Amino acid sequence: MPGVAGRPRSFDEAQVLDQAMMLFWRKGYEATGLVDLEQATGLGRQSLYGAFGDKRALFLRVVERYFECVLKPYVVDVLDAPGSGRANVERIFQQWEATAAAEEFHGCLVGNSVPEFGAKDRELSEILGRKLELLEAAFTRALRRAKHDGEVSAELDVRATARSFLTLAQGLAVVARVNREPAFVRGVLHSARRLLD
Amino acid sequence: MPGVAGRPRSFDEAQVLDQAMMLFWRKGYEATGLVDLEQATGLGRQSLYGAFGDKRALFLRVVERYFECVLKPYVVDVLDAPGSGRANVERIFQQWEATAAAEEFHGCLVGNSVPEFGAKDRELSEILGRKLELLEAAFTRALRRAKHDGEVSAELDVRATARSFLTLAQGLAVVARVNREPAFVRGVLHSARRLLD
DNA sequence: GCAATTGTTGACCGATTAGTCAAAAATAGG
DNA sequence: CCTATTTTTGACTAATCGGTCAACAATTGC
Repeated sequence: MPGVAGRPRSFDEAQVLDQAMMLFWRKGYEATGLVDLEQATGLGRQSLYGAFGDKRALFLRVVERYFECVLKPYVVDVLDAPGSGRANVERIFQQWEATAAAEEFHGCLVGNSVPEFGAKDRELSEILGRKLELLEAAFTRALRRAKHDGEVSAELDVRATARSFLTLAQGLAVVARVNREPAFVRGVLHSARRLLD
Repeated sequence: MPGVAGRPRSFDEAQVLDQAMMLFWRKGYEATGLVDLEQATGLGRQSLYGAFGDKRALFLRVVERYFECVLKPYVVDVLDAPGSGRANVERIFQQWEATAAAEEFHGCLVGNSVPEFGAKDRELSEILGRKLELLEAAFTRALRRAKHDGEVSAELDVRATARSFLTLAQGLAVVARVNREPAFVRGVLHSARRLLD
């Protein structure tokens, strides 16, 4: 008994979430209207509301999907990959350099949303904060492993360094959008690597 | 001949800009409505439009004032103060710690605005970028002086470090809004100081 | 084929948006 | 006092906002 009855959905929920995600990512929450979402997804309004609830609830789903489809595979999983913790961090750095250099660079959906919700939606702010904590924790694990394996200085403050890397990431997500010079990101990464020795 | 004729202004332009600045800073550009601005400033709509132009033009004035009244005195002038360049940088760090710990911390108006305008207003994005460049340049001057005076490592990459400090500042403006732990900022600053030795 | 159930469609809602218009008020110069 | 000039006031606009309603379409279980 897959569905009890009723007309079947004419769309793929994950695909619709991806299209909504790109909109929110590029334009932000406030600037993304229901008409934008309808056009981008091809769905009617009632379908959107029926499947996801109101705009805020849709955004919550998008944030979750952003973490699962972007932050987890491209950050957390890379840092947690077996082998050298330091090499994993280095892979992240190189990825940042490539991502920030891309023609269309929209920063981080989570970081972009913090200023928009910070003053008016505590619950959403806490959710965003929890995503950032998961990133910090992944950096912490990779650095702890690197320290244990002697790949970084034995005096390294793992927690402080993880926090710095998270902060640099969110800073680059802002600054590298308006300073398009590739050397900017390289300079920042040069300093970040210095922290490890 | 102060004014040729006409009814005199009933408000102080700078004061109105300050009130508008606090609104845009806290809520962002899109979320701040004309009614919000009317209530906060006590002005009627036509007075706002007559004095500053439309909403975007008002925001431009606010960004300029934010730089003159916040970033310049509290960052640029501190870094350019006579005496030890390194001590000036240290003053900035301590100020960040205090600011981020404040009950109401709204990050940086410039950084907050980057996600909002980055996708739809190139001219404004460039203006925001130029403000960040002025901050980077101030860090560069202070670090160059510190290096010249032997207050920091002789091998310090001044430009890369200045860029890292700017990036950390913008990162903290995002991350420290959702992670309210004071130890977070302290950890990041601990790493930042390590870059100088 | 007939309910029951669910999804889609498109019109519709009140509220709010940025921006404007016109008349009244307040000044300076003559 | 009178005119020219500018600001203020408050009503007003067209467009858009997020959200809803009701009719219609498509499926499952019987």
